Amino acid sequence: MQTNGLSNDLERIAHKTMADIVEIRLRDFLKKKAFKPGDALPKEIELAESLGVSRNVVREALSRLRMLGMIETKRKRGMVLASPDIMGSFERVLDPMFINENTLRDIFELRLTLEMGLADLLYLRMKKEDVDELEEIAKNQKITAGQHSFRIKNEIAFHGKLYTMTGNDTLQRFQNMLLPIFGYLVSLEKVPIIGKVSHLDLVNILRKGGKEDFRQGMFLHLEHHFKKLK
Amino acid sequence: MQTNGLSNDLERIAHKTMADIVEIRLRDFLKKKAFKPGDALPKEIELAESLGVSRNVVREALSRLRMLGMIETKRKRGMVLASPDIMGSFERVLDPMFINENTLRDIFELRLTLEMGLADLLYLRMKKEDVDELEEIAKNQKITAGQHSFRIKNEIAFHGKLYTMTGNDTLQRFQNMLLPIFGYLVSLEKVPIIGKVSHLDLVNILRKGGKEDFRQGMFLHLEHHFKKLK
DNA sequence: TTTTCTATTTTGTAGTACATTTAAACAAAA
DNA sequence: TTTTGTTTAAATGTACTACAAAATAGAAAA
Repeated sequence: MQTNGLSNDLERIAHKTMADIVEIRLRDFLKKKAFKPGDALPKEIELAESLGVSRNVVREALSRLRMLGMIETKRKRGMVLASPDIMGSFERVLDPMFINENTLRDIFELRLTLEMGLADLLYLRMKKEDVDELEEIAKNQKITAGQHSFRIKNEIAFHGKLYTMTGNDTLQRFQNMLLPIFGYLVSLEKVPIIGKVSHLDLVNILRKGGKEDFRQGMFLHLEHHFKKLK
Repeated sequence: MQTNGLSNDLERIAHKTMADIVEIRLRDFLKKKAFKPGDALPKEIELAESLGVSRNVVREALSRLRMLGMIETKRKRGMVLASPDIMGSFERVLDPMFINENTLRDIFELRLTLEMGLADLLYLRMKKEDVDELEEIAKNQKITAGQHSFRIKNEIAFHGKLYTMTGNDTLQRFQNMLLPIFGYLVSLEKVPIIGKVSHLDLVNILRKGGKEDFRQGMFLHLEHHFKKLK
């Protein structure tokens, strides 16, 4: 059906269900009315009547918004607008299982990009204790260089700690989300590749070097990944 | 209720509705059975019976997965697993209106981090035409330096083009999502601040300089933003 | 005034019924 | 044989009713 040359140009007509429409309408409604977190929303029946649909449909739409954390509902009290958990919605779909190959690659690059950009926040906010802790993690790796699964865990611990040190909660959660993907891709490597700059080297740079040194070091650390990109 | 000292330690008991549970169960089900995109799923009634809940509940859960693009449903044929549109789910919640102040700041930093990390992908993939086009955008700015709203548009065009040039679709869409937030924060600036390195300077660096130069230039371009961070 | 109980209200769940769409099977025509 | 048109059946989409469960607000009691 999609493979005949003719219909290539014709875009598939998107059939929207009532739930889809109601979802959009509700979103607009929340925006237009400039609801603030904590504000009470009309109850389900009222919404259903206003929109001229069944309560069923309204509930499906509300269920979506609830999943995204945009609203919270309590029996009797009704619904209130909430601050959605940005990352939460992301985490739901971010599973290597569900993501196609291209996007997987894209996300991997996104991660590399982030790591290369970490320096500024790091040098702004890192504390001595953090670096000490980071060093512990790095040393830990040397000892247990044997097992493969442990190597990945340690890899994750080290880079995760870096994100934590930025003091940016969202960034940290973002990285956390990308972990399964990272882990998945690393697990595809048959032979573990060690960069020219090790974790311990990076720690030393953080102690004694400047931002530029760190960027350079991080690049060398990740170089074998970058080399695979086309 | 939350403010009395006693209950501080007690974590709020998360009341899960059936729809929440079914959503999780379905997710696990999809994973466990290792469904591939295109595979057919059991029909609603069967799911309802298997899980021992009403079709209503199942539909709420399915509605969520459908919104995220994890499944697609066709009448008669049933449901099939699909590749979720990662960014799509993000876009839904990413509206400055709904996001709290802290997260807003976090995301802004996330963006800065990305921009600082762009260099590697840029130097790997940029083409001469891209740089030419970028130059046009940069020049455009000089001419129309007057209007405020135009300045923002141009700013967005320039940085947007940079992301496009990375050849990473996901990254580009990600940036696109962050635009409203970026715009919102920039609009808070009373006096437009010009960095030490202009857009045109960056273009020149792309033409003649190396990655390090670009990073340095980008930092100076964004410096006034970095200076505001704590 | 503070606590406890009660009544009411709203969400959560279940179940039935029917409309709508469309894949699939079949029949007819070229 | 291939294409085109028609029918049928099956699954989703929507509506409606009914009731359970929870939690607030208000009444009653201490």
